Amino acid sequence: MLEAKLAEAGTLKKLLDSIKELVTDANFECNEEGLNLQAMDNSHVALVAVHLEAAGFKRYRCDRPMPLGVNLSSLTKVLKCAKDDDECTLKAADEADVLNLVYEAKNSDRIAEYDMKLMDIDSDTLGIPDTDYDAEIKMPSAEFARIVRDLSALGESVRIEVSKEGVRFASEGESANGSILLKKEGEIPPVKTDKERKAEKARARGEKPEEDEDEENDGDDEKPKEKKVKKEKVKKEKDADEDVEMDEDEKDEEEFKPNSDDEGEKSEPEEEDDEEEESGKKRKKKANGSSKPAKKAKTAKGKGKAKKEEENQPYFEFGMNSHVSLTFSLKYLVNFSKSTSLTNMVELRMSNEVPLLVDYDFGQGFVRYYLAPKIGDE
Amino acid sequence: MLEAKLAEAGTLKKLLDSIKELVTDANFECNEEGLNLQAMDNSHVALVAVHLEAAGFKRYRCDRPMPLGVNLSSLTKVLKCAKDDDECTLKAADEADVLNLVYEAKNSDRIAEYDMKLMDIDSDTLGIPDTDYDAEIKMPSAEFARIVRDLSALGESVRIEVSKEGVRFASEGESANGSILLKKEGEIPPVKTDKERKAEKARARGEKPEEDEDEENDGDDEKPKEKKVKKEKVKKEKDADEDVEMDEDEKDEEEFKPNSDDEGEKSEPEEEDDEEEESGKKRKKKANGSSKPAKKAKTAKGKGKAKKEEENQPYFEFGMNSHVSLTFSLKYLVNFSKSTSLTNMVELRMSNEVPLLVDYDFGQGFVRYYLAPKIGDE
DNA sequence: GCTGACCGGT
DNA sequence: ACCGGTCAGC
Repeated sequence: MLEAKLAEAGTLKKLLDSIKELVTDANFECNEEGLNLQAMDNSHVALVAVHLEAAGFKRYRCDRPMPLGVNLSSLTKVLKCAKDDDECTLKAADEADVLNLVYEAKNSDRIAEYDMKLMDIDSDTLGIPDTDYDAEIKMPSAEFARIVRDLSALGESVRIEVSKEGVRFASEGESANGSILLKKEGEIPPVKTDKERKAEKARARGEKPEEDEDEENDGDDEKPKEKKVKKEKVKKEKDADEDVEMDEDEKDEEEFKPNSDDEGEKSEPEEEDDEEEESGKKRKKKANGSSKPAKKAKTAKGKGKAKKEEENQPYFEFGMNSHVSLTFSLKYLVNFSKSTSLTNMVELRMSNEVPLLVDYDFGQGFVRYYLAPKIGDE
Repeated sequence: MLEAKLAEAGTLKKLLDSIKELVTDANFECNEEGLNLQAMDNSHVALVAVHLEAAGFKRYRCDRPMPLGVNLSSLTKVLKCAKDDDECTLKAADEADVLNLVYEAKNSDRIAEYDMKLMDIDSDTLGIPDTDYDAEIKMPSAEFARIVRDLSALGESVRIEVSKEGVRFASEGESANGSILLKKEGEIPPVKTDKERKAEKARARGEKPEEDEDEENDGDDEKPKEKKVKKEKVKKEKDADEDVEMDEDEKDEEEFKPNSDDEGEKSEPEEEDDEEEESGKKRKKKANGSSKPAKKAKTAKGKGKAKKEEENQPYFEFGMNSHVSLTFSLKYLVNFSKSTSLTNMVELRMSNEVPLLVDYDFGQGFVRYYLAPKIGDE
């Protein structure tokens, strides 16, 4: 059975609001690490992956993995009955066909309880491989929303180009063309390694970065990535690393491949997904450990953290291993940007010919969108 | 070529919002003095005239006059991509078929650039003569907007009547009639002369009225208008005055005549344009003199300036030379009042049988609407 | 049938 | 104040 108590129902409300237009029905996969939802959008063009980590709940218990087939508009309706600051407890018995939601107003005797019918949904749970990207942009989510909204008034598509000058969003329309350049002062560093990403997250979460230094010691600034930095790193790790868990994450990753070179990075998943997405079991520890320094560091990172400062202070941060230029449907990006209310930062990760990852990482989990680039002049 | 940098894109956005419903395509005529747009509304009933003076730009350069044929809804779209406080630079090459707009966020590395297609538009640039009116009402723009909106709920037309009791807006509808009276305390002075208008503008702009007196001396108020009040005052001044600049504004006034007695007022324009638009050289000083007491007083004005105080403090101000009563379509007036966001004051100028002038004068230019009165019971 | 304007709700 | 939905006009 599942019993998960969220401190603020508002979190769930915002989450549902941001994806309900894209997906109408989906399974919430519950396991000891948290809740996960993965689904193609209704027109099967984009993929949405949501994760709420167990640690983000005030109380979390899930005896064994179970899927909860939810109609998102029903859930949205039921959630509207909660105030944003109500505590919200989700409960489902093992073979239940209903999800029980209890809202407890803070400092009050009001308790509302709802039972929402569940449904059976074929979940072709697509594996989403952890891939390395050639470019990444971390920026204020409101800024991203603004850019795609502006450009969507002009045309259907946007070309996102990461080059030495910075990041350019360009769109062509019948009556006007638009181009927005986010200039990067100074050199654009290579993209961060998964490890670095983890460390930052841990820091953002308030964990002690005991080993900041050691990263560097390890020669974290390393040698740089020729191309896809990450991969390289991957390889290395792979060699020296424990490949043990690679299978865990790998199993179903064939469906939606953000990147064609996933074979190599199996080992990585541990870091990235560890914490938030799937297995998380053992991985977790290491992941947290922003500390596992040496090995990871060597490949490519070197920069990110410096500007990391406040997770709450919007800022820009770019990483680039090679020039990237991709074209996407603005309609989807505009839709993705509904997640802006979840967190004030968004991260875009891209490699040529590979689906774009738009990542909204909020404290207790994330919403990630994958969107394949347009090819040619479609 | 044209290159004009506006400190706040918001100014242009508001301007476009206020006229785009009335006019869909129009030429922005650029010359060294600024940008001008003149167009009949789509149903050819009203005339809109917009002016943005060169001095209102942070930087302004226009090598030689050129028309920019703009589709206003395209421009509106493109402007929506600017934040109100972005700096906005308009650029067009000499024979360009695109207008380039660059938005620079203050304090940021974000630069957005748009190219909007231009079109060829037959511009029958109508001359708008500077005319004298028998009545003028300066009032808070929000008040005007409220009045026409309220009355438009009752009927199609409004009769605007300026008499000794003040200004009355009256409308008759099927189920109700409405009448709003703006009472004038004390005598209603004659309308202001152009010169006085100029002076006020200069003052509002913060120019020093060093020469209050001297105005009177030079008889700067020129000779103008024989007819309406202005004339009166005019006459007096006329004698003593220089007629030098009279020609400047007159040139093309045949097309749309708000007033039939334009012949006489040639000299006035100077003041108006002097300071902000064109020459500004000498006129300026005299204009400023809010103090020019003696002479002016005699003819007709004598009042206006007193309440002039803050350009930002809404107030009422009436001027009347003779009783005026005109009927207008409320639909248009409601539409005109979209310009309320540009400035908190609006000025109505009227003479019997002549198109009403609704003038929204904001710091960096103006939007003026001309609407012919309804005749008989149409 | 499509685009634009107006009104109401969040 | 902004966005979405509905209604009217072209």
